[in-house]
Amino acid sequence: MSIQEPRTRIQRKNHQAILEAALEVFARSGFAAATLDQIASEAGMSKPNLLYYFPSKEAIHLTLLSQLMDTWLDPMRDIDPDGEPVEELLAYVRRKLQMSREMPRESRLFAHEIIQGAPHMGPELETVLRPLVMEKAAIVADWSAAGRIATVDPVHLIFSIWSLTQHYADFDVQVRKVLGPGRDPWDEAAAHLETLFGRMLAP
Amino acid sequence: MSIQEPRTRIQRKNHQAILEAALEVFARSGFAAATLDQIASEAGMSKPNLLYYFPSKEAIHLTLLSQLMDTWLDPMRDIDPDGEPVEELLAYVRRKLQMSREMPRESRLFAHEIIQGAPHMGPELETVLRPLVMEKAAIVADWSAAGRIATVDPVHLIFSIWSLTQHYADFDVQVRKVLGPGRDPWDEAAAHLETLFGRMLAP
DNA sequence: CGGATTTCTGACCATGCGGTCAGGAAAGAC
DNA sequence: GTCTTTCCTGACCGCATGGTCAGAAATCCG
Repeated sequence: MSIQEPRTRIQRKNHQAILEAALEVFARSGFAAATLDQIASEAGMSKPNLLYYFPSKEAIHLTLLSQLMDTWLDPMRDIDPDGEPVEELLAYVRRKLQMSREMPRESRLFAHEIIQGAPHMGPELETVLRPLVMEKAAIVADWSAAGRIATVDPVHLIFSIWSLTQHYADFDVQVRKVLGPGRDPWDEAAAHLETLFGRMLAP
Repeated sequence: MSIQEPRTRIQRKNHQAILEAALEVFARSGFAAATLDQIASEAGMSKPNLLYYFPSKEAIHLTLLSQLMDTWLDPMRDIDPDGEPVEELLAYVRRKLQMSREMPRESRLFAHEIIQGAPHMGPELETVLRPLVMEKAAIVADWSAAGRIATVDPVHLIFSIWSLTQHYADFDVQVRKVLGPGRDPWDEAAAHLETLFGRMLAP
């Protein structure tokens, strides 16, 4: 695919610059509307040079997606079965919201891909995402059964957390236009979600 | 723009067929990736004939978006200030979820547009959406102040309802892959959201 | 019927795109 | 230094796409 393990300094630097630029452009315009010229320009190099490092537009996109999947799921991996249930879940919400706040481009890239029907990530959704969700859902189900949190459908609880946190990244424009100037969506979201999930989960 | 008021039967029929086909294609692929040939083919006509009814790809997209905005907000318009607060809001959630369920293509079209930064709907968000949200938020704030529902940020409550209901349409693929076969996302979502907002709003 | 109007089509064009290629410039090895 | 490898570029190609146009069908209207 691309140059396997960047050896030289130059390779590492350009490899990185391309991925960074591509993230920006793909997140802004989606895969189809993004052009290699835009990415190359954003990365400060010529199109042929860009294609010296990656064999195709698709390859860049794929690299980005698979790199993303990992970091994107980290907040969920950190849910601790031995922690205090409500606090553990609220902490997850906080981590997820913070991630959306700090990585809105990644969130949008993901959103583009899923809305399109996940044409490039179909398999990984089942091999990586699903098992992890099942594992964590089981933990939540246990907490629920033990009466340590209110009764919930664990998987849909997770969907709710994804939906609400990513909403503020993906629909940022809408949120800001409705709130009007002078309000900080993210700070307000943090407080709101704390309340929402607090009430939802209280045993 | 397009043929203003379709007079003949043929015009009405083809006009409609084009919009229906375009909705399908735009929702599936997004604006940039959609092609006039696809839309024409889906509508059962030739590309030049399609362009006899609409002057450009953009015009079709715009027509679709502005038509959509109206129906999309209907469930919110029906919130009744004189109704029983909790039930009124839960009914809104139900209407919104049902709309996402029955019109997932419209939901995705909308999502595409907003993620891209709402390049075609910027104004309408402020002139149509914002005032309506403000109006309904005021009602919710009153209910809140009167102790008839729990204390909530009204606007973020509305965001939450949008986010959660549309999630099941926009991220349908992901939801289904995680849930696995044999489970009905929509029925489960209905129950889950009933619980979630019930607990959130109980005074 | 016949003429006017609407509806439709095949052929075409200009543009922008992803990707290639031959070879020049830098950088590294000795 | 010189030779080799890596890095980079301008010019180019084939193709798909949005859109045009001259005119053929079909429909409407008397």
